[in-house]
Amino acid sequence: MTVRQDVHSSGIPVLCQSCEARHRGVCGALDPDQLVGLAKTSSRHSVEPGVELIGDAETIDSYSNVLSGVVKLTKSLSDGRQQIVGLQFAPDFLGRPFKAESEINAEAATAVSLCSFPKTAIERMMKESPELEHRLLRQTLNELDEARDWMVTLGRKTASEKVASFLLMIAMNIDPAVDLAANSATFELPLTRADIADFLGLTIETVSRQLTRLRTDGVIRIENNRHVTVDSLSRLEQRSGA
Amino acid sequence: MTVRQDVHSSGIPVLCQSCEARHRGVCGALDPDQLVGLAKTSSRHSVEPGVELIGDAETIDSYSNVLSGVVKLTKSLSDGRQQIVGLQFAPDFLGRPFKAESEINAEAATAVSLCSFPKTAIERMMKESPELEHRLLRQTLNELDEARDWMVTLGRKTASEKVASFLLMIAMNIDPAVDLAANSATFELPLTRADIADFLGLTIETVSRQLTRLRTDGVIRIENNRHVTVDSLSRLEQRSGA
DNA sequence: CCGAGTCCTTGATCTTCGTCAAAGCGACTG
DNA sequence: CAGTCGCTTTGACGAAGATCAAGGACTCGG
Repeated sequence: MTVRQDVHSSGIPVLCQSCEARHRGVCGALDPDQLVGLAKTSSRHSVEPGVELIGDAETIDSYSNVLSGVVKLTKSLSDGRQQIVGLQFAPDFLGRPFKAESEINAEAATAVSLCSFPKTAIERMMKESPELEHRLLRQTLNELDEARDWMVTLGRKTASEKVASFLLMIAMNIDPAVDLAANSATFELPLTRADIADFLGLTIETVSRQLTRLRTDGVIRIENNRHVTVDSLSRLEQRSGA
Repeated sequence: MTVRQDVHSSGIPVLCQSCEARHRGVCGALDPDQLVGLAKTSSRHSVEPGVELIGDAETIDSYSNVLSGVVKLTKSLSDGRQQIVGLQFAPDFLGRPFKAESEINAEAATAVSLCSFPKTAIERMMKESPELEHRLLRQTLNELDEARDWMVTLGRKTASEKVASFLLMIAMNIDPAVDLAANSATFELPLTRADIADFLGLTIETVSRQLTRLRTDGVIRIENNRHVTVDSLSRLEQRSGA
C-alpha cells in the first residue's frame, strides 16, 4: 500500500488519496508521524456486495474508512424483521468506538473498498490526538442528524413520500453536486428493492408499486432495475413531503 | 448559584450536584479552574411543561444539561405532521455543537430544570479540554445508538409492539434500577397520549386502544392517565417484539 | 438454446391502523 | 353547582399498505 502524505485542502495531512475525497474522512486529523505509524497497520480491502463486514454481537477489532461503495447498517428483530438504520458512503467511518460489541450489522450493499485499522491503533491515537476525536464527534453528530431525519420519514411519511425521499437522498449522496436548478440527476441505485423496503419500513411490493407510479407519472426513468434518471427533481421533492 | 466542586466517583470534579447523578453529564469533564469560570456564566432554570426550549431554525446561543424532568426533541413536516426524534432525561446534554442553527425543536414534556451555559463558554472550553469533547462524543454515540434502536421500532414493529417498547423504555429511563427479576415497575408517564403517538408514529386513538388492551390483559394498570404500574415486565417485554 | 435462479412487477384480497364522531372524566371557573 | 376545557376512551367505518399468488425479465451454466 502506498502512503500519500500530501495535504488536504484544509491544510491537514491525509493518509490516502481516497480519504481526502469528501468531507467526513477521519484520517485527515492525524499528524505526519501518526500517519506513518498508522499506515504500517492499515490495510485496504475490496469486498463484494452482500459480504458481512461487522456481525451483530461480534467483537469489533477494527475500524474502517469507506473508500468507495455503499455499506448498509442493519438491525434485526428476533423473528427476522429487518431495518436498515444507516447507509455509509465514502468517506464515512465504520465502527463503534468505546464498545467491545456491535449491536449492528454492517454489510456491503455494493462493491465496497475499505481502509481498515486495528482498533487498538485508532484508540491509542485518539488519546494522543484531540483533533481525531474532534472529527469523530463531528461525523457522529452528522450521523445523528441523519438518523433523526430518517425517523421522521419512518414515522410520519406515506409510502409514496418515503420512496421519493429515498431517491432524493441517494441522488444527493451519490453525487454531492446534484443541482436542484438543473432539475435532473442520474445515478445507479446502490440497493435492491428488498433493501429499499428494509430502509423505508415497507414491503418489496409497495416499493415496486411506488417506483412504478413515479415512472408512469414521468418523474423518473429506470433502466435495468438500477440506473435511475430523475427528470424532475422538483417534482420528486414535492412528493417527498419535506 | 452554589458551585460544588467536589469529586465525581470517577475522580473527576463536577460542577453541580445534579450533574453527577448519572452517567452522561458533561460538566464532570472540566478541571476546577474551568469550573469556576463556567460557574460564573451558568444559570439554573425551571420551566413548565410545554415550554419551547429550542425553536426550529432558531439560533442556538446556549447549551444545557437537563437536571430533572424530560425534554422531547421533535421534528415537523411542513403540513404539521410531527415526530419526536428523541427524549432527553437527566443528565443528558441539550444543544447541537458546531451548528449555528437547530433543525430540531426541544420542548419541556414535564416540568424541567436545566443548567445552561452560553455557547461561547462551552465551545472555548471544548478547545481547551479534550476530556469534555470526549464526554460529548460518548453521549452523542449513545444518542445515535438510541436513535437507531428506535428506527427499528418505527419501521418494523406493530402498533402493540411499539406501545410495549415505549413503556419498557420509559420504565428503564425513569428508574435505571428497574429489575427484570422483580418483574414489576411503577412510574409517571412523562408524555401525553398525543406525545406518545408522535413518538411512535401512530395516532392518539391507536395508542389509547393499545394501552387499553394492555390494561384489560392485566399487564399494566394506569391511574389518573399518568401513573403506570407494570405488573409483569416479562409479559411486557414479550409484547415488545425485541 | 434450455432450465434454474434471482430479482422485479402486477393483481386480488385481507388486515391493520387511520379517520371521523361521540361521549366520559377530571380540573378549574364563575 | 353548572359549564367549559383539555385529555382520553370507545365505536363505526374506510383506506393504505401487507400478504398471497402468479408471472415476467435478466443472468448464468450447461
